[in-house]
Amino acid sequence: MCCIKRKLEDLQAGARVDVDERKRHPMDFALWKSSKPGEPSWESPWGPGRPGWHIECSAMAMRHLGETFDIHGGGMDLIFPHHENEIAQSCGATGKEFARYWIHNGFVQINQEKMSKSLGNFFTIREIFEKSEWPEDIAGEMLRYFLLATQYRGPLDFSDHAINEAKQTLNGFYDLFKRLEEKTESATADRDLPGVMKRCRAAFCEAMDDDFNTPVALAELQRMKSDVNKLLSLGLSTEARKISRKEFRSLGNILGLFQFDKWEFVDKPRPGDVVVGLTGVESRIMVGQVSPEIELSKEQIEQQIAERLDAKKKKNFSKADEIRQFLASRGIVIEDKPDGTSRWKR
RNA sequence: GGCGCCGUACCCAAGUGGUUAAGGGAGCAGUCUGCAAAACUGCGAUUCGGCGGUUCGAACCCGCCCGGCGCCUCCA
Repeated sequence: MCCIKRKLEDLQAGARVDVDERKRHPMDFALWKSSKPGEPSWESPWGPGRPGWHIECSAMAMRHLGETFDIHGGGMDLIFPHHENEIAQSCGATGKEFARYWIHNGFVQINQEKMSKSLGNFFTIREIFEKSEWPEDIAGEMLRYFLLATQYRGPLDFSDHAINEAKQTLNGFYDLFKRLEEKTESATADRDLPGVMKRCRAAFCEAMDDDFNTPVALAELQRMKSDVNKLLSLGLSTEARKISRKEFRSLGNILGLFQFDKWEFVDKPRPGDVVVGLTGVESRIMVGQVSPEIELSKEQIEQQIAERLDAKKKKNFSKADEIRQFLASRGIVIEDKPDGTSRWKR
């Protein structure tokens, strides 16, 4: 009982499962798990059975990573007994150090309770994608952002509300990325861009080097978003815009973010109108929620926008507003650009 | 009974001994706009679950307490 701060006599044998009478000591752990009728098994000197779960992990790690490897992760509920036992049997077998670093994450919680297979209160990523009204790649990025917004050691409460907040924040980035792809003639703030990017990269790396402090790393990306927005309003050349978009893509790639050219909601329309929340905890109210039968195609949207621009040119603002309202009712938001044209999003 | 994690603004969340307690979301006000949207600017915790203590100084260290979560050797 050396790896964690627990005394043998303080442990309650049989707290969770009955003590097997075949054990020499009640605190012994199972290297070989005897099989119940119908379970897969192999013959062994100890009877039919299979390797215990600790052995599975040691064997897999050694097969693929070697006798000693750098980082072993896992939920903090596995510190004892699982990781303790992995260390005991692995070091016992090889006489060498097993894992150099252990990274234990806090729980994903649902309703303030650990999300776990045995409690049955879990969803797979696939289920999340299936229930989300957003296309899979967007839902994936939302989920990723949500997970990264908390330091890995702490607990994390899964809720539709939290996922939607992540979407809102990401919107700010993708709104900027969209603007960075537009052509321009001004370049007045170009010379300030390298400094902004350099500062962000340094701060981002510093945060990540500090035990993967992803919330701080994200905050730095947000600072860069804000800074670039300011430079953009002063004037950035097309080239400078490309460079800055590339920097967002490069830093974001470390976290699996910002890899899409833009939020693309039209190519893969999803049935909206789903009011069943994923968690059952909160009702789901989302921006751009539309039922499939009134969902517009990209062509229809662009047609409407052309008509609205035409109305605007003729100073027929009531018609223009009518069209904007119509699109809004279909979950489409219009943004007018300074040059008189419009961009849109869901 | 033992061991561990968490409790910071309306919500999410950094900070863990010393400048004005990061950042995001929501909200409010202003600039811009035909009006919007986006963006930008400003506002928002004299205070960090509670009470004591240590210290020149504590959200951060120590003690006790309250609340939530987890682990204690065949769930994987």
